[in-house]
Amino acid sequence: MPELPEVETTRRGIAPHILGKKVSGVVVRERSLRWPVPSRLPSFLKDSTVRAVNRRAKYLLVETDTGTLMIHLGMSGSLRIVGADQALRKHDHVDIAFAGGSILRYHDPRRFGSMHWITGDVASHPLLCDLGPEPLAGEFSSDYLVALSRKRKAPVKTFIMDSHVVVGVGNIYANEALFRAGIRPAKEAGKISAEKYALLVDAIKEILAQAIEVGGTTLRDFLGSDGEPGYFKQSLAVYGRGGEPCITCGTPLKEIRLGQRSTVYCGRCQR
DNA sequence: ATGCGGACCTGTTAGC
DNA sequence: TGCTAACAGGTCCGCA
Repeated sequence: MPELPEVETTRRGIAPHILGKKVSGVVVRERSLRWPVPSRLPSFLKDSTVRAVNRRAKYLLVETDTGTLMIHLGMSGSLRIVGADQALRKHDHVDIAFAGGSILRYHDPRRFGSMHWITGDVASHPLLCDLGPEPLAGEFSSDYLVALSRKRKAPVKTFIMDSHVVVGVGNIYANEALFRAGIRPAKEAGKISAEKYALLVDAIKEILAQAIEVGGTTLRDFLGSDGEPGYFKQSLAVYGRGGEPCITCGTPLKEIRLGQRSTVYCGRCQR
């Protein structure tokens, strides 16, 4: 589920329920996520108090007074706030219980997600220190993309999905942003004009910001049984629509694979 | 340095 | 209807 808007929605959904709360206990039922969950995580977290819930790229950073829990949701992870009486589902791998009775429950069928415990400087963690800028930050600009892309031969879609270039642009939004900007996904990153990159940057920012807003409408659901963020409802112009007519010109959308990811575009509107 | 393919997993869907 | 294969929203790593 999680692209950046879903991670941000999750952050906003869980933050009010855990800020200022003290951890009363941690249960790890399945350690083998993408990287092993630290075996001492329960002792690290026990009795520490949540001071902030931040996000860097698609990592959630639960900052406590003794260290930071870094969570990635991978392809299929989700976090929900549940009561102590909430029945366990399959793939509920980790519970973090707080004084007062609420539980932050991590669920992840494919186990591509991860949990790390960080003490010291969070930004210098190996998984964070080489990341590109946040897409919604001012430093992510057409000037930046132009400068970085010269001499790059990779397809522009692959380029903007590279977390060293910019974080948080997953497969769905890469497809959608390239459609909005009128850029063919397979075109060499280094051959895209500054004008086109300006359109692309605007498209990425707009789409992500919109998706976060839409996700925001489902925040209340984080307390209930339905933790599904709302991006499915969002109208997608190309993703998942291969062979169907382009919403602009009616031409059937093409579907190809780039870097083993499904890529959909309009051969007429995107050049 | 860059770019590509493989790897990690389970659940759902498409196709025979 | 039932079995099998292909595919799915991420991203790190190793190799060319």
